[in-house]
Amino acid sequence: MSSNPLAVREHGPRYLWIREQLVRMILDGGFKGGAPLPPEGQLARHFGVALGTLRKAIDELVARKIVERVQGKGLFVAAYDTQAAMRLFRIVDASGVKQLPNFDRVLGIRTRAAGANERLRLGLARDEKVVELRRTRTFADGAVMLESICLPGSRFADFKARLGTQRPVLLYDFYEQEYGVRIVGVESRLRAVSATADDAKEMGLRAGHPLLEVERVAFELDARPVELRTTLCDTTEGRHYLDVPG
Amino acid sequence: MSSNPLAVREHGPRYLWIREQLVRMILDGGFKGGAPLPPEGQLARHFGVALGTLRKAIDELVARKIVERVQGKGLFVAAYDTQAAMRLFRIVDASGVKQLPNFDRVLGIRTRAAGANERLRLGLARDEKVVELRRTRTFADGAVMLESICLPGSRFADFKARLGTQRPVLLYDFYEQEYGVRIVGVESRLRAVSATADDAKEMGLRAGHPLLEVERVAFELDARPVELRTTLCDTTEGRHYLDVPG
DNA sequence: AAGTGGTCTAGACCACCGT
DNA sequence: CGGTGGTCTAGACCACTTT
Repeated sequence: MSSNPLAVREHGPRYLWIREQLVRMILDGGFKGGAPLPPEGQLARHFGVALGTLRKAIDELVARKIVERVQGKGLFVAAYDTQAAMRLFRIVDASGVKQLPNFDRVLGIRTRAAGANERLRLGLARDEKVVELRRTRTFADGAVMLESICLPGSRFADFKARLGTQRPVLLYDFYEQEYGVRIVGVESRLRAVSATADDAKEMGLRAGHPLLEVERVAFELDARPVELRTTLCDTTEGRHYLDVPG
Repeated sequence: MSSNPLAVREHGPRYLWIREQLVRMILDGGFKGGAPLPPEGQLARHFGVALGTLRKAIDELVARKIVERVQGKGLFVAAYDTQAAMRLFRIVDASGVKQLPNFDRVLGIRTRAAGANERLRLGLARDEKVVELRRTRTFADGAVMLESICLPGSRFADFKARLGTQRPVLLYDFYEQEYGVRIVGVESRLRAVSATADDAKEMGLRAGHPLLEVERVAFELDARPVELRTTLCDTTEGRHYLDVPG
């Protein structure tokens, strides 16, 4: 159905056009993470192109981790399993092993006016508010991270109530389940800072202790920024941030 | 010539086999950065495969930034132009612009026994020595970075004399010209540390100032580590390390 | 056995670059 | 103009998964 093989379309390679159609299909078609997509042959007929062309479009979505191929089974919308989280979370312990820290304690959830940096990074309008969640996370060895998470208030209504008593390790799962927000990419800025008295108290360190500050912006499929997360982490015991450029 | 289309070869897709042949061709064939490769049609005939298969092999090398395609002109071995350097160098100034800091001053070049970390990261034998270059680099705004660069002595003979009075901003160019060593990938570990008295003096800061320490290992085409570089950078004036996962 | 993705072929035509 | 890479086709056969 629909199809319409050689419609008006012009400008640009067909596989790029198909790639965008597929993104919209996933976004608007109610495909959740892990959901199966139609088989390649069917998609090729639907778009009226050869299999090779359709595959080239899929290849790019696979490279972007938006779609997964499983031989003999089919195509699937990529899910936020632990593996994906591992790809975004880059702090590694002394033995070189990535280990997701627990969601330890909520320090506060509040809605407030956005600061200049939050407006910039999240692309907010002048008067838009943000929801801020402050929490601690702990590693297996007991080390504590301090995290502040800012979300655009307009898209995360009723955040405190919906989070309730949940303490999800992967907030991105929560965003998807509760708000239909799929994170597909991040961009991080790293700095070294000194622990303030408050930081130090919360993390069990002395004031002035050097901390790695990771400011991470998370993006949706359509490249809109949806989360600004600032993490403070002690990196003096072998723990470090690992960067392996693609 | 040679060719030998359907030789013993088995196990594994052909395009992977061809990809490895191409890597060896570049490594052993004396192709310098920027050198043109034979056209796709010729390579396809040489390996005895269809154009599409050859292109799939090339696609992977292009993705790894080992080969470049230029429409209408041909294939080229990727060069270390400033753009490639920008991809590896990830420190961004306050305005968000990447700017390569100058090679400011040599603090010392010496050959010495390798420490435990150097042996680990560079995969050195027990008794192998390293050449260490210590230098400062300065940004346009005057900020200073402190850098220690360790190389396996066995592969960088006569380093001090060959460097002479050169002050290349891109050491990787120097490695390629003088030693035929092509860097194609890096892996960085980041920590926050406190400036020692010596660091502080060299960088014009007070002791205890928080510094971002970037420990970067550079790899050759065949994945051998060839350089361990430790950089200390002041990140309190808006300067930061930018990480955009592929 | 039927259905899926993975590899491979042997062409075609287009867009771009140099002479 | 001829040569190059870029796109696209319409098939073929293989490897894997499920029924």
